[in-house]
Amino acid sequence: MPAPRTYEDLRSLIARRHLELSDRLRRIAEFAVQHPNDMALKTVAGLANSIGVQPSSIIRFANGFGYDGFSEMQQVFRSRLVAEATPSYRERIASMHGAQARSKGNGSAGGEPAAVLSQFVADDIGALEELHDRTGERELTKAVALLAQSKAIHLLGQGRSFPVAFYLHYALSRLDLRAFLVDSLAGTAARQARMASREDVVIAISFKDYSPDVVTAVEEVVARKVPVIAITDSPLSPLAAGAKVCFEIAERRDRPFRSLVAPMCLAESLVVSLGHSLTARNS
Amino acid sequence: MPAPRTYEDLRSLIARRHLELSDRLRRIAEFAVQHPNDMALKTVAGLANSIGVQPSSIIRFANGFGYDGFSEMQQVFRSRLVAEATPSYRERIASMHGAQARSKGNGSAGGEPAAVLSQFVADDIGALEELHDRTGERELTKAVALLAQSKAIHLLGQGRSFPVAFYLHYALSRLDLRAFLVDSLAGTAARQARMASREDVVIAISFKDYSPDVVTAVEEVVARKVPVIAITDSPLSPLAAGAKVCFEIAERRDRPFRSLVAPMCLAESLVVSLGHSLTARNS
DNA sequence: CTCGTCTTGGAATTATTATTCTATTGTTTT
DNA sequence: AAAACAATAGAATAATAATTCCAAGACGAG
Repeated sequence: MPAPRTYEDLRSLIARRHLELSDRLRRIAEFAVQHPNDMALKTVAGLANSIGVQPSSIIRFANGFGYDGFSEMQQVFRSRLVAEATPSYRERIASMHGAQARSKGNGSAGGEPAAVLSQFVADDIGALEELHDRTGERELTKAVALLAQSKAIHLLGQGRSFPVAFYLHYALSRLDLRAFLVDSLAGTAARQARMASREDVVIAISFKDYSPDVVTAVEEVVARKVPVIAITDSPLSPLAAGAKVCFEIAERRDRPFRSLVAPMCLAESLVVSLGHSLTARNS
Repeated sequence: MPAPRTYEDLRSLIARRHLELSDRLRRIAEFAVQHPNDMALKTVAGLANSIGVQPSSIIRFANGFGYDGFSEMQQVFRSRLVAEATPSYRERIASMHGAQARSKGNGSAGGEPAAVLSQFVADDIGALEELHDRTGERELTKAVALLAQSKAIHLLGQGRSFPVAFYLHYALSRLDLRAFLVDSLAGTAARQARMASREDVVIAISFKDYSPDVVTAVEEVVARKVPVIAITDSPLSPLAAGAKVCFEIAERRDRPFRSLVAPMCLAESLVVSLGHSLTARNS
């Protein structure tokens, strides 16, 4: 009988066998299902102390469930802590297109276009979930409040990020807000950004490697105390430094290709929230 | 200066000081904010290996932020893991999926910014799933083949769809393909589209109400037998009529607000598939 | 160019932690 | 009641991991 490799499996195996376990092992079993966090992080000695058994008993427990040693079993408890929010989507999608399975190994999408699409859909769903998890209400509320009371909104984004800036400009204009798109068409971004006053707001979007134009422009407006809302990929980003609000959109480590889906979704949400906030004020 | 005791504090301290850090320490700082899970669970040697620095540098990093040693700092990262595993976190995730279910009923997002974001995330996930389900392998393969053998690619999209067109232009250019963005800056779209020849491909993106400029331009190039790939919302769309390939991105009836997430995801998939196809051909 | 300062690499050392082993205890069987 | 068996405690040992230390390298200032 092979040792369980996932937390769920281990948990149910413990549940199934805990009756036939000896006294000490049962105490460990009960503790394990009740305090999986401790099982994941504490040392053998620490656990032995908490449970009230000898360290060797814990080793025997691990051996009893098929593991080479405690450390091996602990990995299973640790995997629970870092478990991806929803492997369900990935699996569901993988099962639909068999080609998907192949691409899992090398980390990059395989050759078939349908497999590529499956991969992107799955990754983008993951990115959206991460956006949801990691974006605090505080930032959203603050950003909307800033935007609502601003005299004008300047959109700053170049290269890959430009579509987001453009979208925001388009949508904000349709809300009858004064929105300016810094497109670097006529002159540099820095020069255009000089239009922004302290009563305005600048929304800057940039991911690494950060567009130097955008970074420079942000530094300039921050120096003039113009409020900045940053949409970027890390709190270490040069945009984050002087920003009043910083939205962080984590990129998935295993994917070389960066998706615009999450930033777009955030942009849409901001626009609609702002719309609600303005409507509420006018009524 | 006391060392931060919570993950949030540590993270913001790292963000604040990362500029003044030395080369190696900054690399560690970047890794730390990007891979907090690894920081929580791996060993010094393992991290050193992942980051590409010496173990001693990691100790110095911990000392630099006021900790007695690495282990003490690691506790802070671990505290974050157990915080996320608390029931409330899982409830938040569950509530999001609940929001998706609810949205089918009333269709409009609530007032709070966080609720709006949840709504958008849920709806966009739904849109991506629908994209995945409704997009056939045939269309994808045909589109990629068309693009691969084209002499040039013209991107056509205005208003809300322009970000998608721009993105495609940006990404295709980076593949060293001849990509032309019909931006209507100098002259009408129709005039610019006249550049397209029968050996080119036009990718037209438009959703209702269909931008007249784009519709006209598409009709013109179709009449000249230029192959068109349409990304639109209905097979009845004016873009679909003469298109060689038509990607249909369904609108959710009950949702007043249109999201760009699904078209963006499709665009990204097309670009990457095309990239693969070109690489395969060159080898 | 040279000195002084700060940073880094890497082996040596110390510490912590897991694991093993054996004596002991308790329990059941005859 | 004694023998056999199973389970456990606890010290001893092996392993893994963290930390220290010093030499070498990089960078600036004078």
